[in-house]
Amino acid sequence: MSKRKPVRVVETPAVAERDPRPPVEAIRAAAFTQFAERGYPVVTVRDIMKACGLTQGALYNHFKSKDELLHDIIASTQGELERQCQQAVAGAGDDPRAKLAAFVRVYVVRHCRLRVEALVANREISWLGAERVADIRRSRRAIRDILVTILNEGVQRGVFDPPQIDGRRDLKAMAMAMLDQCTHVSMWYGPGGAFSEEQMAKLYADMTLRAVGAKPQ
Amino acid sequence: MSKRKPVRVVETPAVAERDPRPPVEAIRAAAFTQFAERGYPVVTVRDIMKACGLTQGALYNHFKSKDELLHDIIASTQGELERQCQQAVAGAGDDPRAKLAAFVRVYVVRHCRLRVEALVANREISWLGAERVADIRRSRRAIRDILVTILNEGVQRGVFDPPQIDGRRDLKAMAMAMLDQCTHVSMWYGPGGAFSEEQMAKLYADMTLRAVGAKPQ
DNA sequence: CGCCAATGTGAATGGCCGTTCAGGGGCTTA
DNA sequence: TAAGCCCCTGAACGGCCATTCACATTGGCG
Repeated sequence: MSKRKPVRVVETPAVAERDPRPPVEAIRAAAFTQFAERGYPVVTVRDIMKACGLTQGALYNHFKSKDELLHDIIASTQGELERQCQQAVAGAGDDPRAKLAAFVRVYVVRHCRLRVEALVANREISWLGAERVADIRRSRRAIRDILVTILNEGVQRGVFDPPQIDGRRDLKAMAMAMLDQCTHVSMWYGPGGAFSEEQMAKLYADMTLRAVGAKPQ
Repeated sequence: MSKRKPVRVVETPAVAERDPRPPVEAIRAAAFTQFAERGYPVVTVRDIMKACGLTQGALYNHFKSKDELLHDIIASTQGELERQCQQAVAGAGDDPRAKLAAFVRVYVVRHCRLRVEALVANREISWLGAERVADIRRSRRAIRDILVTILNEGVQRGVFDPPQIDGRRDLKAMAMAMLDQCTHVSMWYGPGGAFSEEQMAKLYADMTLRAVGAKPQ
């Protein structure tokens, strides 16, 4: 016996039936779910193509490599996340409390609703080649900096009073903590839970505002 | 050209020089760092054994399979985490606020100090076979339930006042949020940051107590 | 010294990998 | 009808995989 790939035994490459969408989209979609369910390194090009009713070779009419396919997928959802966060903050008026709440609300709703996308974008980056991974990390840093800026404003204006440890603060660490929390809803939230997506968003916004010591509005 | 494994190009299987420790430990240690740096599915048995100065075949004198090796590694750190959490809570007296603070403190310090262990235990579970993965998840659920219990006690005794959304609470979701936050320090914390491990632990304990609306002690 | 068990070696086994490519079909345009 | 293009197929190609196995090597013990 020599079998390989006993890894993640729940294999269901799906039988395939030619996807009606234009092939690029079909491939993207199939790859998305496969990566989400089983992880980039163990999903084979053959798996992906079978799942949308094509054969291995056809992939290379649409993407240069398996690596490019992954980057294409991650970059598009990451870009949209960044845009949504900026928009939410820009449209929330001037009060840092409102900005923070808007940011968290959008971020959490998105991570509940688009669980699969978020999961792939967060779990599979490390398989990308060096230049591609740098591209994604830049976007993440940008999002974190939005948060840090809001926190700073709030402290400056006296509407936030975040914890001080030994007389000092670390707003960057706090921003990371919040993002970790909000990002990973996508790992366990499901429609079976007690709260809807919007309720989750409210809960997280509430917890976050409390954590930074937001004064009542 | 057919090259495989362009994935995570930073390959450094390490040149090897027979590890002085007893072989089982040497293997465990080598596997640990390899898994942490490059991820279970792309690390080969040859890589691991080369890293401790042995050859492929020798692995099977100590472990039944690559899968068993991973489980051995993860289970031992997960078990220790569970024990530490229980101990911290048990030794914190009767007040839910003290229990919660103790829990978070231990959890965060551990995840800062043993970053690599935490990282592997959290990132690589999904590669385990079904029975083995269930074992680990049970332990995680146990840890979550410790938290839920503390939260419940605190609410019952009126020392916590967690957010209500549309008149209802979801303590399980809150516990998950806190764990996500504390767990993922291990993904970015480094000794270069502004805060020490203990300061991080205090910061996180503070944020958590605020989030659950703990009344001043 | 001779024996035995534990432990290590490295070739062999059967198999899957990403990628390429020669050879089609089936459109649209002329 | 013929040409040209887009897209797909499926058989290579060269290579690495986990695991097994016949065969050393080692060191403790009688």
